[in-house]
Amino acid sequence: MMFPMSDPAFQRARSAEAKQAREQAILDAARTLGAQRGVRDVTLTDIATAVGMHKSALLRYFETREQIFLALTAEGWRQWSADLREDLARRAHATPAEVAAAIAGSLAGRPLFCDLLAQAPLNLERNVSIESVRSFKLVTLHEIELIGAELDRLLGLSELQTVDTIATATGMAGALWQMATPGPRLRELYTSDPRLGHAVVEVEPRLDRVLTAYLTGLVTAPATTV
Amino acid sequence: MMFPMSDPAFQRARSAEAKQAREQAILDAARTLGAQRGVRDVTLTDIATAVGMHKSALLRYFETREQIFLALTAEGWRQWSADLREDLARRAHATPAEVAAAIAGSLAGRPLFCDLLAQAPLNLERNVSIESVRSFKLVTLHEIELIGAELDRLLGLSELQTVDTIATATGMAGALWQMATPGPRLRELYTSDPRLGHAVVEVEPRLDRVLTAYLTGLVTAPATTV
DNA sequence: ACCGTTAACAGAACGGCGTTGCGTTAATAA
DNA sequence: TTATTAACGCAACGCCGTTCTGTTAACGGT
Repeated sequence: MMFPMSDPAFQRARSAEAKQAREQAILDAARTLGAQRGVRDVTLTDIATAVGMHKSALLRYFETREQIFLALTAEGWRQWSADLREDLARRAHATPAEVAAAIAGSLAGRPLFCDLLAQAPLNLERNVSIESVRSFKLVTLHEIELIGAELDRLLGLSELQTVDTIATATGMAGALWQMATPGPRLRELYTSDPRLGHAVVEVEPRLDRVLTAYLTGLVTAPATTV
Repeated sequence: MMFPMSDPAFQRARSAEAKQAREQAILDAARTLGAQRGVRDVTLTDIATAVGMHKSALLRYFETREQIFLALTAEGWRQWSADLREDLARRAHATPAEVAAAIAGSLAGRPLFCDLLAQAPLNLERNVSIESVRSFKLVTLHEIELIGAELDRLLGLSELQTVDTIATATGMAGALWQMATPGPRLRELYTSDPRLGHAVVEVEPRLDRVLTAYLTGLVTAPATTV
């Protein structure tokens, strides 16, 4: 147990450091639970018991349940962006297929982030203060800008094209992850009924195929000016 | 008022026709409310009062709230598919850009369907009986097959490519609609802060651009075999 | 070493959701 | 006219996220 609650010397967090540690403990618990059973099925009480506090105490650190997961989404953007940019920065040149594979692989390797990407505009951003949404949006737009610079360097994409690309990749990753992870109940249904073969979806191959064709189409048929 | 509840001769639906009419009235109310304020913000009580029944009475016609909207989603698939196929069937030949425009336009013109497309795998399919999910999935897979035939005829796509195309188009339409319709509260935020310019999203142009490049990439660079 | 202050916390309460069980009564058939 | 039956309204249930309130752990001043 690395949660500060377990340390009897810190039943209450008064110093700034202890508060920050407890905030991190809440995020850790939410991240673990969200990865295990999906963000949708993680309740405030779940997080509270995992972190060893009462659920009402969590709301002293986050204004709402959704804000906890919105914070994890911002964190996910920063980490995914850093990983992807590091990968892309290593290369002097890259084909559309290679860039597509890098994007698809980095997204598919982060299931919780994919889950959060689908939840964010639908649920998370709608039950949070305006200020939280603003700072969250600033994070994502900043990371999109940074990734876009690499896409411009490697493939010569315009700003609009880079935004389209990243929005498409993240939007599809969220949607595909939801279809690819329907819970054991539905997964059994899909595999038992032969007519439902196409209902079984895997995130990475499809995302890879689509992004490859998309980026290929962008670079071979230079866009109709923007 | 076309709702049978308003007809005092039918306070209770006993005949099969009256039951079917009441079921349609429920779907009509849910469709209207969903289009007005978004599926997410329509409650059972809302539908019940709109249709003039008690909320517990609705559950005699649909097993759960989500099943009402899942039925509307299946209806949306059938109608969208019919419209799109009729549009495509009219043409002897078509460029990728023309097909993309047809798909993007037909989806963007159905905001409720876009909303439902985002909700379906995330919320609707998860609180409904296995049998309901099966019949819903069979509807969507059938419509995908029908649209796929047109895509094959016009662009020579493989079966995998047609499934990819339709899954991408519908997945993106759902995700884009959620980002494009953040409610008046967030829309004001996006337009007031100049740094948030790219947070303002429109469904049809982006979907059109992405599908155009994607289909162009598919037909110009014949896929690496499947 | 004691004590007063303060704010972090647990617990209980609240309103709203989807859902269920039950008593009532409208619609039908005998 | 009456007996039957099932569609319905009502009330209650459990769970959710959130708010309110009293308690007491942690700290600073003496």
